[in-house]
Amino acid sequence: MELDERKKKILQAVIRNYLETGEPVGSRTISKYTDLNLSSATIRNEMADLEEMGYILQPHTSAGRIPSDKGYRFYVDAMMEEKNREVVEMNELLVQRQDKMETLLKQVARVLAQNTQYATMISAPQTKRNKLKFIQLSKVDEEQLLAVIVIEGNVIKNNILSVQEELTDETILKLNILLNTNLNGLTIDEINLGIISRMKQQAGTHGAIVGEVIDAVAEAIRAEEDLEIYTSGTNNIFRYPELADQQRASELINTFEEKQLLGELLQETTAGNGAETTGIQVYIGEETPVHSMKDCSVVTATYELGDGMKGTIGIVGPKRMDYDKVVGTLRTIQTQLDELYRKKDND
Amino acid sequence: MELDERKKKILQAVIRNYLETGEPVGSRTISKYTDLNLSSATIRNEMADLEEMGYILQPHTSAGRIPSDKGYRFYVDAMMEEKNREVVEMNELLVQRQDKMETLLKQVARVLAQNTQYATMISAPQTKRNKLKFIQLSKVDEEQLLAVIVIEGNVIKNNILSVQEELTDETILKLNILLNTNLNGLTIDEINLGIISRMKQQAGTHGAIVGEVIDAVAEAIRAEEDLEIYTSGTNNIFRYPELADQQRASELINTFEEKQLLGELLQETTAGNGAETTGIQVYIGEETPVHSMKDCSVVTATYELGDGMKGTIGIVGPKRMDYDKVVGTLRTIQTQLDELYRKKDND
DNA sequence: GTTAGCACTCCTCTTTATTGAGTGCTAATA
DNA sequence: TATTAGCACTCAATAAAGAGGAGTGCTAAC
Repeated sequence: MELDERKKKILQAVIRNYLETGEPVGSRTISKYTDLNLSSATIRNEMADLEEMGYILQPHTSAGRIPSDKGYRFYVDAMMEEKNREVVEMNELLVQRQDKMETLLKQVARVLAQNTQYATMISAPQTKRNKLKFIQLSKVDEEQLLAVIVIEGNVIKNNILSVQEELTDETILKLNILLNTNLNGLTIDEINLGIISRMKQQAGTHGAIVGEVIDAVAEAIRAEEDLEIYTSGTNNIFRYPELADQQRASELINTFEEKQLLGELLQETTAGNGAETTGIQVYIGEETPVHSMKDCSVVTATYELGDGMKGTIGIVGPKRMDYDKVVGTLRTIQTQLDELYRKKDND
Repeated sequence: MELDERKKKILQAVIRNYLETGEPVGSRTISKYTDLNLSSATIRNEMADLEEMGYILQPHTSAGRIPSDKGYRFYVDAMMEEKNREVVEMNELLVQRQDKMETLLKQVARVLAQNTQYATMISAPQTKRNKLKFIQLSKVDEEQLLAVIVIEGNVIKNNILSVQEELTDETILKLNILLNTNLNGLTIDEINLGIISRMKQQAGTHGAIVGEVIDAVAEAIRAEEDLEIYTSGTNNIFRYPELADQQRASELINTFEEKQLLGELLQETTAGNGAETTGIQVYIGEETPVHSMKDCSVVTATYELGDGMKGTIGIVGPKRMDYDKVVGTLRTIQTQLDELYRKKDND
């Protein structure tokens, strides 16, 4: 059987209506509220066909039809009309000076959740190979040394080291030079035992400190490599009865709190299978890799903050989410983040 | 009417039983499972008295009794037997090197949630007046300057500043001396316009940079002053039917996500009204200042990490929470955090 | 190919028992 | 005077039965 123009129109009408109401859609509704001018009986025949083809299904014998995963998929792939959503607050917020990546990401998640009324998550941008850019030791007081470690992409980590011996300013200067000349530009894999022992030798009596600093560098890079994720609006799931029952809600909220699974989900998108052109991907129902979201749809978008720093934004809602709006909003935010980076760069 | 020994025993039995089962407790149950050797009829008379006195109440005419808020209060104040809870994982986790306060607090919240099966929250320790301890500018590359700001209590903040002019190492050294000599040891209120303009004058052509650094300092101190809160185990509320219905759960989860109200709640405890001796406080039902928790009990404990750095831990659960266990666990953790600080200090 | 008409299905909501745990009260007992 | 046995009564919870209605599939006519 073929999906002709009329069937498409009916399918679209069923899905649109179901997205709005969340109730099964009957033939009479379609007959009345479309410009097809067909009686409910005709619609019924067509709907029976659509059901046979797998695009819609009946919850029970005498109920209207609801879209199947296949139906949603067809809608998203072929019939969606992206709404170009203004994200007003977004603009205002982003203009503020945001030195801290963390604050920015939290805000994006928050605004997005308020805007869409779904649950949102966002992963911090990452480069694949983190290189060391800069190290600085300084004396905080007699017993404490501060090590500041800057990684490519201006990620900064701090570490307080306790020292026994009193260090002169000159010694610290020397250590700084030693550390920077030897380590700058290296990734974690490139800092090998050879380099380390050579440096310790050169440091002489202060070899121990060099060792500690190197440990701190390793830890800093590693910490940067595991994914930081911020979420918002998890309690929006209670807005949708099909997700709000105890078991489902509990599982979902747990997933959002644990964050580990979210990481895998977001990274799958960043890796970039499918939808490479736009960086936006839609998972419907069983398509999502995360089991607790099998009754949800997930829309993810990759964003780039220059330098190949890629992160991912995700929106989780019911299968009957407003795909048009969500995709539109995400695209707006992609653009805004891109602009933000450029602006910051030229500041 | 007086609360004699027998009435106390019966009250205790009612509460203990209700804590376990969550079901109203009948007279026959009490008669059978206590060593009072009284018939259910006698118990019924006593229970009628206890109800009149306000310690217990009936959900409806022909049901058993459940504790009232007043009943719980009496139990907590007079009849509780703290269980000295071993928090094994806690011990293991804390021994690990924890340079980052954030990681430590997240772990405490997490372990506590797993241990008690309630929702937990913890606020980062705070000093009242944050003094500047140390500033350091360094050149990351031609266009960027890194400002590291250390606040009393070894809280470290970073800031990248963009600069137009090329700065020599010597200039930076001078600026560092200028900043440290003028600002160290000052609180945010003590850095006034006089100091600022004097410094700018001394900095000459680099006045703009000084201005930016001072802004960064102000921001850093302010950021430190607003309360950071970490939560865990929010989805534990689904374990307790009396909290798991949609509306209540949604409100609670929202409170935990927004965090602002939690801050007020935790700070009320830190302020220290009541229970000063132990730093542990129990809010039952309507007693909590947070409306969404009116069907919950909240137990909070203040902890100290030396230097007058005080923070608060909170546990939120149903009114029939295992007070004995919760209070015992919190006390253990107080001790452990105290020991942790001492150990770190002598490292 | 389209439509009107009708019997049929099955969910939903309401109404009506039925059950059972637990009470309060009274009268008998120690 | 305190305790207890006994009994009628209450009321939530559960099940069973019935009414209503939205929507379908099918058939026959247009």
